Amino acid sequence: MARRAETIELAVLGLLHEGPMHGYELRKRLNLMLGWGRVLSYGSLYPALKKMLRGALIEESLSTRTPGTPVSKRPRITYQVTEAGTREFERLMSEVGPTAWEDDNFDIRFAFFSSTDMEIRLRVLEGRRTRLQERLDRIQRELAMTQQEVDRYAGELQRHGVDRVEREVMWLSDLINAERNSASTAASPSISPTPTPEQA
Amino acid sequence: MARRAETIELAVLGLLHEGPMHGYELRKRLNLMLGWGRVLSYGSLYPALKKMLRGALIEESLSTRTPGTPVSKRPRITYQVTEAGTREFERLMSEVGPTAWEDDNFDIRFAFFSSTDMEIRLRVLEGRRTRLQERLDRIQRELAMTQQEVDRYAGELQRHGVDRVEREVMWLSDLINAERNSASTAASPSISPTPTPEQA
DNA sequence: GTTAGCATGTAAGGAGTTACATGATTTT
DNA sequence: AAAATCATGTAACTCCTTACATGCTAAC
Repeated sequence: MARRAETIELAVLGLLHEGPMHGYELRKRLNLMLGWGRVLSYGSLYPALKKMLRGALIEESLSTRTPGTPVSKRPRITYQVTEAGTREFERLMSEVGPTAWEDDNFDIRFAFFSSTDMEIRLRVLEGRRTRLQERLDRIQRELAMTQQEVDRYAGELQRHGVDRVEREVMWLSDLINAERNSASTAASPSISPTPTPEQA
Repeated sequence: MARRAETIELAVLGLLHEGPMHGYELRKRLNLMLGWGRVLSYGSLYPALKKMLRGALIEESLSTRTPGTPVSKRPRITYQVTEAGTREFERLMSEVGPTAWEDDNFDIRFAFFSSTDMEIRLRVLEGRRTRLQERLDRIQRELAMTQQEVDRYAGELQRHGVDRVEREVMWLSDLINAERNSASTAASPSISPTPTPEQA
């Protein structure tokens, strides 16, 4: 399955919110954004874009970069979100449930967290944390069941894996606390002059 | 692509080295071993086993668990490695090159490190480390190129990702040092009574 | 007795990578 | 002038997951 079409779609919609972009650029941004390892290929991106065009989530427009030379150069195709696309993006972002906290899905959603309100953010963060916690519990349980002594390297890999997940849980906890704090400080008129959710 | 058939093959061969096993058990062990997230499905495992049977890397034999009731119960199919399978396993394990240090491949190889000699181990560990370092460099470079200020959450995700990779690099460095130390202590007649590479 | 877990498969379909094909533009 | 990178695609192929199908065995 790997990335589940919907994920690319969400990412594209999110990126196009920053402004119109063409395919090549989208690919670069996407790879930088979720490119921990695998890179997104053209054979994956362009068909996805076509599909989104058919679904009217995005529109294309031809742009000639330099106004000096009018015809000869192949125009680049620039994509922009339609209104339907914006609505779809909002719908996907406010989705709370298993699909929101699966590995790849979570990352994308997180990257665009600024576009949702805190309530959703908290729910997704907590859902993700619970998910990981369950993973840890399951592994600990299964490990306890295994009588046989583990191989040195297999054991090391195991430990490292658990470590990584535990670390991610801590990261999430910090983020959850930060959200909660920002909520309480926003309620009381304290330091920050503009308590809008959009501020960097 | 996800897991690249060869990876499952290597994992199966490695596990069967511990002794004969049937499919269900293999799946469980596999999921515990590389189950950080995705689980291996039957639809993936059984076809792979069939393919390995055709390639004569493994053999199947029917086993009735309890000797009391002879016929009626469906016998479980137990797989074991053939000689050709052992050779293939050794060939795959001593492969040094890009395929050895890709994410999934690396994990499997590492889990069975006890079956190779230190020279290979070191080369794979170092290859992996270099790979990750390159990843970090590429990202840092691309990040530096990006003029525009990054979104708060996108930035946080970025940082967390870099952190994770850096941590893995440290982990690898520790392992590399450990290998080197064990090499030098094995050379001088110091503490450990049995300086064989196989000890736990 | 019935639920949960053991055990073995197959078929359909989705998803995306690789490789191919093509050409413009910029940098060296 | 060559090399690199920008830029847009398509087709074949591989791989895997999901869902289906079936039946045994142990525990509650």
